[in-house]
Amino acid sequence: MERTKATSEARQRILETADRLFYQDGIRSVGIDRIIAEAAVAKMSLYKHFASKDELILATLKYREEKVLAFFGLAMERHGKRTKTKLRAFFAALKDWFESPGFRGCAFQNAAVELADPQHPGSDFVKGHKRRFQEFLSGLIEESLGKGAAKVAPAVGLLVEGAIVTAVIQGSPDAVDVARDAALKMVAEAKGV
Amino acid sequence: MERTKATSEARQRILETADRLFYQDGIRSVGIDRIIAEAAVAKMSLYKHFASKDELILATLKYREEKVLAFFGLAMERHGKRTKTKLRAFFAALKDWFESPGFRGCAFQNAAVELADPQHPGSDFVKGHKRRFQEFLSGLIEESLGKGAAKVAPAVGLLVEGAIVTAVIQGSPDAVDVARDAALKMVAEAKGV
DNA sequence: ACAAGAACAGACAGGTCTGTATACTTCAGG
DNA sequence: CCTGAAGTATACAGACCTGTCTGTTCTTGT
Repeated sequence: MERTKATSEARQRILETADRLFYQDGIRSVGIDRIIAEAAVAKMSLYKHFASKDELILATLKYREEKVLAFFGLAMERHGKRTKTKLRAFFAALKDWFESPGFRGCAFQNAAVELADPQHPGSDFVKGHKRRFQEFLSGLIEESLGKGAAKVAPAVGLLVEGAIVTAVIQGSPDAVDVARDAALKMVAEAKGV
Repeated sequence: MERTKATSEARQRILETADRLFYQDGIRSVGIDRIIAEAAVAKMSLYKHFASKDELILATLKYREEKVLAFFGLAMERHGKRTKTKLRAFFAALKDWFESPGFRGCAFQNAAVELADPQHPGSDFVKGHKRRFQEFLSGLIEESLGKGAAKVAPAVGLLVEGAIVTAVIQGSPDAVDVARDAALKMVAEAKGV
């Protein structure tokens, strides 16, 4: 089997370890040495696959976007069987996430804060991710409102972002219920008109 | 003139400089050496007033809470003359903040992310600040809804928190308009019933 | 069997970080 | 005038950081 750069086992181990540690303890407080130790990989292997820590950070963000999409796809399918709308399934999935062990908020929000510099490639990717996430959310609302979703989707997005940071700070998932109730009310309201 | 620890000029200079640098570039990426250089203070003076960097972080958070309160007090008074409600004045003040040069989101949200550890005294203070801020917000809504404010205030809080992180990530203050319109609608809705 | 690529192992350079130690200056009150 | 407090200046310890370098071992295709 040919081991190309993109499918190398060592590379994958580095990526998964970095993603986990960055999320747990923060990008800046996790050093290269710790990543290679926990990934059981030589330092030179890491720098063969990723030119610098900044590049590794960017790679983990891309990796995590896939994971996030997969998580919501799976969790929403699971909840979709007993919820009336996709939006309800989404909030149920969101609650699952908030309640999952080690929950520490949105990795993309956190990266934006930690990187601080808007010029950093990571900050740019975060911006793109949030745009894609918002479009995903709009798609769910279109199930109920069609093109009228554009009127409420941005506000629902803010509720979701706000619920994430609030849940982290409060150390409790309760904010998701507030966000869900408000979002569903807004959608119902828009439908009624 | 007796120079007590709490009013020392050097201490104040350290506090203001640390607050500015921490907000600009992030708590973890700003070192003690840079703070003392820009504050024009000796290192020993800093450690006389603050036992450790962690303690300095906590002190800057407390200092900033006062500044935030003062800012909103002033800005809302300014806008209050031509807005119908205190809540509208609040969102006008929020927009001023988003548009101010060097805006980089909520220092307390950012601190919570950067500190990562929920056990850190700073994380605890952030939690308290957000509770106080939420009560302040509830108070504004009570002007329109009385005790009924409790029904919508938490959701308005999420809209505000979401608008802050979104504005930072997008690099644009537009989110505040979305949050304001949604919040006013929710309040009007609750009043109508 | 052997060459080549991939990963491992570990030392090292050069810088930064927090916090401490030591010695000097400035200045106000009794 | 002198004592004590506050601040200054600077060197240093010890840890940690990213990234580089050298050399070895393992695996795989030919």
